[in-house]
Amino acid sequence: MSLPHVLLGLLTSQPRTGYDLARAIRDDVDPVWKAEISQIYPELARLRREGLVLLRVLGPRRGPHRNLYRVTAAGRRELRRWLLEPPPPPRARDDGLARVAFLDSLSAPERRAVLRAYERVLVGEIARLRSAPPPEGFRRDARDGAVEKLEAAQRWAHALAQKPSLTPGSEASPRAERSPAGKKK
Amino acid sequence: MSLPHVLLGLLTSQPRTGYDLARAIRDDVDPVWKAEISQIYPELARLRREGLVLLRVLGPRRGPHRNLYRVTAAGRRELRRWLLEPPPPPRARDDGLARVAFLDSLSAPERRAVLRAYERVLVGEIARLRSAPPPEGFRRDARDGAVEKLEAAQRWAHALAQKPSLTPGSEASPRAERSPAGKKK
DNA sequence: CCCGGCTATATCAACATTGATATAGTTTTC
DNA sequence: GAAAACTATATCAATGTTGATATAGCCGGG
Repeated sequence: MSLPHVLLGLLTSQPRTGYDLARAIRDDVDPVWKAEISQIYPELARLRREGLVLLRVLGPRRGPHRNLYRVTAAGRRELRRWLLEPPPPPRARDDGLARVAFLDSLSAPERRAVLRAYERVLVGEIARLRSAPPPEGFRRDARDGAVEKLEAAQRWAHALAQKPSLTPGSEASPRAERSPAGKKK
Repeated sequence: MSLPHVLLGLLTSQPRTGYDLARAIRDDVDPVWKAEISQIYPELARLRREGLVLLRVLGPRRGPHRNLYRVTAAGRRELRRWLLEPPPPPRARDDGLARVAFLDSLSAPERRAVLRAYERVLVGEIARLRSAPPPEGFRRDARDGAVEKLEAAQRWAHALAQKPSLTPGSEASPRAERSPAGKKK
């Protein structure tokens, strides 16, 4: 998981409160990583225990008290270490794509409906990311990368929906699968 | 989460044991969804409690006893319901892409190194998926969709690494960010 | 002046996911 | 024939993640 490093990264450009961090993630980093505010507070406490961030409590000037966090030198070092470390492969977790794997059980028109629904969701997501004010610097590049992935999926879904096997009339033939429950080999 | 439906989907084509399901996920569904065996056993128990799968215990013919699961009619209905339901947008969780969002803190050559590392991971993952025996039917299509996404990311990373801003000598200028900790509005 | 919405912190339960460990018979390999 | 790898079930602790809830002051509009 990358949450601690995302927080360190955001705090590197400027000190922020937990609430600010939540907003920054929602507005700028959301396409590549997201987190609920309820995950952020305990994570900040942990980073503090490990000496990667410092906390300064601002007196109740406006509203309730505010906890302003800033990165320490150790925090910067840790961020750097993480950046230069080879990333794990992106985790495959796509509900729409997962549905495609089981289209066998549906009729041809239903299959097309599923693909169209997936495509629609992707189009919506792409529009959402594009319409939001673009982040600055590399955050913007990261967002663009995420959009590229979504667009690739969208084009792919669109193309698959046109394939003859999805056209009414062509039911899939029973599949010959390998390694069933009672295997001989 | 889609794990229960992935299990129902796999059981729809044929009855399987928990172990078989783990293997089928690893071999066939892995690019779109994955799960550890330790997550599968309790999930099967839950599906059984809900009447979506049936369990038949096979006597210790060979090795220890084996629990063979099969879908019920209710299970098939539930799978169908899930398939036709519009999917949530794919969750953005890509460690490599997340790193890109924080390249500001690095020098130009280091930035290129990060992008190249990301690209390398993607190339490896694509090769892994391609070299494995392709699944049958729509599982194969799903895998291809996943590959498309990876390839898009790879092309994007490759292109970004060539951009002039990544070329030695051009440091990013300080960014003007919106909504810092102490905001005026 | 009250209401709704925003800033702000914090905790909780629930669920999802991973990785380690235990057990034990079978099959394959050297 | 012993060791290694595979089949098979199961549980556990730890961690990651989500969604709900509580508190409370501030700000703007009606």
